[in-house]
Amino acid sequence: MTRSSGTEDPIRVAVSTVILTLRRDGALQGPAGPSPRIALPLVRRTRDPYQGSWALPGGWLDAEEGLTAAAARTLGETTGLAPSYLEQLYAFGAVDRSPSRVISVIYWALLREEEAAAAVGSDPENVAWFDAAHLPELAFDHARIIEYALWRLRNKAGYSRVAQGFLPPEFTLADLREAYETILGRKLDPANFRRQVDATRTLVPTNAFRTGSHRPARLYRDAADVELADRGPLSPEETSTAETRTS
Amino acid sequence: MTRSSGTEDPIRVAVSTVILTLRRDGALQGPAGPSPRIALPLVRRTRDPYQGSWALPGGWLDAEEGLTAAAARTLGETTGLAPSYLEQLYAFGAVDRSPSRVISVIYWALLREEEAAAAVGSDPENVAWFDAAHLPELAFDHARIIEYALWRLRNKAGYSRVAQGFLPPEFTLADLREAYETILGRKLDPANFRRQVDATRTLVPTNAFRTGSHRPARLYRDAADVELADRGPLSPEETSTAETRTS
DNA sequence: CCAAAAGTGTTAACCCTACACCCATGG
DNA sequence: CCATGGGTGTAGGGTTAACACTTTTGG
Repeated sequence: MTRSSGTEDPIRVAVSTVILTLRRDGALQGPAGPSPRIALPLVRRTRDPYQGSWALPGGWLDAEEGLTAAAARTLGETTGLAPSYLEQLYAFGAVDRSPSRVISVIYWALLREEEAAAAVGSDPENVAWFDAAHLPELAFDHARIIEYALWRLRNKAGYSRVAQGFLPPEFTLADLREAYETILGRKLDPANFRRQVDATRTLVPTNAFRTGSHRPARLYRDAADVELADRGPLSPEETSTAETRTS
Repeated sequence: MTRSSGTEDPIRVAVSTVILTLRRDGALQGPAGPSPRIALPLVRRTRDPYQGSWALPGGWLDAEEGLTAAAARTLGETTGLAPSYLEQLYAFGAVDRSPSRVISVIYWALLREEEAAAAVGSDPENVAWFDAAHLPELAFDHARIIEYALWRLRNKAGYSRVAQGFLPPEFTLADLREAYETILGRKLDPANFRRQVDATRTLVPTNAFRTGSHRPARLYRDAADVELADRGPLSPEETSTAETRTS
């Protein structure tokens, strides 16, 4: 087996994150509507290559920083928030994906709806939120990356509780159903949805109700001791959920 | 957003592969048996760190080489074979996983049973095949990586046709069932298995039969136009199946 | 009282599983 | 003819999807 020493490699490692949340207001680029839409923040590139284009938030991996920590750091710099869910998506490393040789380890994250609406990162000038269905021209292969992140979200929503990553700690079943409907792109039967979620035993009912329109709806909280979904082969320091649950 | 220039980074990128196949002979380290077992090749490290320990086959990423190409290259160097299935597993990048800073992009691959039995790589001296259930002490975090690869295999066997990656182009339903049983670790009902696989419409029956014991069993071929499983967000040059189907 | 969302009940279709049974071959 | 794996049939249980129905609020 031949191994080059590696010391002369000009290969650099970047970490970027597809940050997803739900938005129902019209404060994002693209057509507004009454039902929520999947939204994500992009940063405008201030240097070549692709100067002026929109790109995923990210940065170079620091020498003394783990991959997940780098994703969480750039996420905080961009939005000022900690995610409710964070998982590695894929490592992209085609030779021609950038003028210089860059390996991009991509993460995807979910933010709670309300927090995201008020969030301000460290450089709000060059950050804007876009409707995931109406994205602008993107730098590098980021358009394909976002497509894959959305596919992963849809897929994982089918067999896990990831959709709760979009919701505040207390929510109604209608909130949760609406999140699923937005992700999956189709309406769900309220009666069957209710039965399916409480068959999983992962929601605990509270004694509070949301009032204001028609019959009040009971608020639920997620069972704190259960992960929203399998996040992959995490190292010990990554398995704690406490850090990602605090804002 | 702060971005270091990255040019002073001592971070290096390695690509390794968890190569899996089925073996029924006793020619591998660990207890032999009549039913096949999952086997994988490991290489003995000839230098520090972990000199003398067993490790996953791999090497440094070349500057002008894509990630998938690097995985296929080291796979060929180790076994002399092209895989029937190759997919990225995960990028491992904890700071303390190696004395120097190394990002390891791990792939997992399936080899056909018969091909693997006769395979000889470019350095057979330092390569040995092990029963996946009885592995030796491994270098770095490779034990955990292999665990995750086996989990991914079991998982993917539940909803895709990956198990066919273990089989030659023509096989009986009993062959296929046995592969699934080995992966999943439990017996499957032959009658129900038959119905489930031909409900997927991905197997084409041939007019040949395998004789030699009891009633002859019909040989099947896989529908060539269907991928064994979703391999992720592949770039155009990676989507061709031709290269991975030839030995 | 009416509209509309919250929540419960019911039923038919579907799928999965277990297992009985017949078929074809080697010994 | 017998043992054994190949292959087919079928009945029961569980899950899903569709939709009728009752409950509770705001207006």
